[in-house]
Amino acid sequence: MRTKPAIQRDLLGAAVLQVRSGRAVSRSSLAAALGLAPSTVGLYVDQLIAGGYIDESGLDRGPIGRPKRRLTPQPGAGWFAGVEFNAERVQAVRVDFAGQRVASQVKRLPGTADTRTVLQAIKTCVAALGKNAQGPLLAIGAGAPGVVDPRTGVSAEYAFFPGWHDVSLADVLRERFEVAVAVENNLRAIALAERWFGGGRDYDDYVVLGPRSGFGVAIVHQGRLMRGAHHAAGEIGRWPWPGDGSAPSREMQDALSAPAIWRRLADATTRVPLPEDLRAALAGLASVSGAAWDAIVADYARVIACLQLVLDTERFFLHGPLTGLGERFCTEVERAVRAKSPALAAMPLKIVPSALGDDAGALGAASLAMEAWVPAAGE
Amino acid sequence: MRTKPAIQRDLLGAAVLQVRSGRAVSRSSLAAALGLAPSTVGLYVDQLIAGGYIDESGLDRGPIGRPKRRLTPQPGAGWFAGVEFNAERVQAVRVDFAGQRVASQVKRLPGTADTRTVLQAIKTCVAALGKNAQGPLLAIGAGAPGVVDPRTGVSAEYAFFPGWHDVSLADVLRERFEVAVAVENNLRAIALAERWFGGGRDYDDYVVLGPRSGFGVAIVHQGRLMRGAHHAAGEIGRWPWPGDGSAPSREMQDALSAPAIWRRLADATTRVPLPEDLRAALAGLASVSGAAWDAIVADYARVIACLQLVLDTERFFLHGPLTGLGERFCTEVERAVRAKSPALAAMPLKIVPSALGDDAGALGAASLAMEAWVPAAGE
DNA sequence: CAATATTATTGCGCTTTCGAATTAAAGCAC
DNA sequence: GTGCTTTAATTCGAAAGCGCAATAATATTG
Repeated sequence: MRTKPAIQRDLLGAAVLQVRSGRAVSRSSLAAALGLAPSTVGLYVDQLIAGGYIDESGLDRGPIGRPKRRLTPQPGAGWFAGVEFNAERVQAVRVDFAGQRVASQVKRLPGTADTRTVLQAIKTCVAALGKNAQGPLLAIGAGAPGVVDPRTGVSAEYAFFPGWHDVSLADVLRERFEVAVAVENNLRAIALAERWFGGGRDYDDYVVLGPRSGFGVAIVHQGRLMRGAHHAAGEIGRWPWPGDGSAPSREMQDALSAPAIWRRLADATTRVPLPEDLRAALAGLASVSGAAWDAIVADYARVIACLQLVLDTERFFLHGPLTGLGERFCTEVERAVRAKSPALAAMPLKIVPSALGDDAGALGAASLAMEAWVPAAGE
Repeated sequence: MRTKPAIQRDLLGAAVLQVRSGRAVSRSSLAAALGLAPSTVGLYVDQLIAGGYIDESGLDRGPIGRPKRRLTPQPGAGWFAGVEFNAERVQAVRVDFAGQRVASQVKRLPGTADTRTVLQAIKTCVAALGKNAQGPLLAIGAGAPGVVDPRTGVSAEYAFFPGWHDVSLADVLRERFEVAVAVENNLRAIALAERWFGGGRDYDDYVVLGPRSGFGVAIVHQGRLMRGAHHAAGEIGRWPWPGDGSAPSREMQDALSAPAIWRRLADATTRVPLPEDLRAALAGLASVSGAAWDAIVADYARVIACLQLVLDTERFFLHGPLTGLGERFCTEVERAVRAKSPALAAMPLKIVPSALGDDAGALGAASLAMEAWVPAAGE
């Protein structure tokens, strides 16, 4: 039993984060991850075990030397809520203290939804997550479309809901649930989800491609989200895009957003307007090809090439409806980039469809919550 | 006289940096800048004064309250060398301990220069800087073209010099001068120069535009250089660029590098090949205009719009020969961006020609040196 | 001119963190 | 088994940094 208690709450939080992420497995690796002396970490671990946040769970034998005493978070120490929404639906997930997704909620929004309705739906979803939860709600993360200021928790603008203007999502949720609340842009939340739950775990530099109704990207650089000076980094859907001859000048998302892609594929195959559920059919179809397909691949290659040359990232994760196009699409785009851009031919370049599903945004919001929480002070 | 000596060398170095940059004027503002307690900073300042690195130089009266005791670096405590080169010349500057540029050296390189010659020229320049210098040489910064790994100090590739391949510039200089050496890419060094000596002082997010023989940008995000996963961020000169009808597909720098711009302007005015020194004439000419000029402005606007949408920065600094085109060019590009991109019309966007001259690269290298140095661990 | 307000700096005891030595828990060689 | 090597964790004295109270230097106000 050691005598001196350490009470730096934020470092305690950081320690839990490392243990939960699996990056730190034992006291020694935790010390390395946090950049603290092993003796100091020992004190912190004592605190966390005494607080019921983490526990020792057996030994990890290496090839030689004393085995590590494995540290694992206590799943029942509390839970985190992640909630995310767009024009169509609110989606929420519950994540236990060990970082496992254990429950979820979806609520469709009527076309007539206004600000009040949406906020109500968000609160309802979060509250519903608490059913049968182990331990208390510790923090809430929220993802919102458009420009979001994570410092103030304000979502600036969302055209789909009347009256949605500088909505202080953080205040609303904090008032209702009385826990810490973190707010972030939708797509950036997905980038965090990738980091906690997906393939981003292994990379410090990656980019999430988010072709949906528009086209944005989220950039992770040196393990941190890149937000830009006005929280508007990654809005490449608005890139000037060469017209197709008939139309004069367009924006990139007019040609490469998800609806635009479905349209281009449908035009090429049937010349008939594309019904909503043809998406699934097309997406499953491994044999889509032809000029339209090639043009789409070339267009995506152009965008990726530009991004790669500016950002020099390690990996692209494709998110959203277009993941339905499968590995093949990513591979072909990759190849097209190399072919088109000699400068990139020699560079490692990898584009992969995200392994996360439709609730990636909510998972990312939950990651925000996990990162926002710090253990209560005191013994 | 205080009792406890503080001996965190890197913090001492950070303190000097703050004082030198002018961001910290007194003990109290230094405490705020470093995030340390005022009492702790007092100890560090005592150390630095005792070491002869900084001094008190009078009082700074505010509107009310006890005046600050102004801290200033001792110019004679030592000096820093910054050296930078390209295919044509080696350029070096000496910066005194207070951060003032006090001497410089230029050495033209023969067309036949190989790796050995260049390294020799670099060493000669740095050595020559030491003439009549006050105090000892404390550190060297070096800027090199192409991909540079600042961690190892290796410059990967430079086509203009035979045999230039993975040259360990840091080792070469460290061996010769026996001081700390920091190496960085040319253009990124310029971005640092902007931060220390130019307009970048007031911004944490900015982009340096470097149209020279190619076209690169250096990105500063949250006060730090963004290098990318393979030290290759910002190589936008290789962006795919729509061909002009005759030629098929090109790279952006084929149309927007400095030589390309001179060519386009010359073609438009005289239809005669442009002699080397027409540059100056053209550059001085405030009345250049016409279709070629407009096309150039539109092309630059396109590039800036793309960059701004990805990076969401605060300010663009135009460097290199094209600064000769003057404020007017920047203003027109700015206007064209707003006109072309509705998404950016509402955003603050500012493009300015750099106030730094031709030795910006060397100054930036000197900044590297200043940042690399830490005080000796005194008694 | 004294009293008060405001801001800067210093003194001092206390807490956190470190560092080096020590103890612990394994595998391996003999 | 008994040492030897290797890696992990703990102990404990020392040091770094903090918080807070005290002191200092200025302007303002009555």
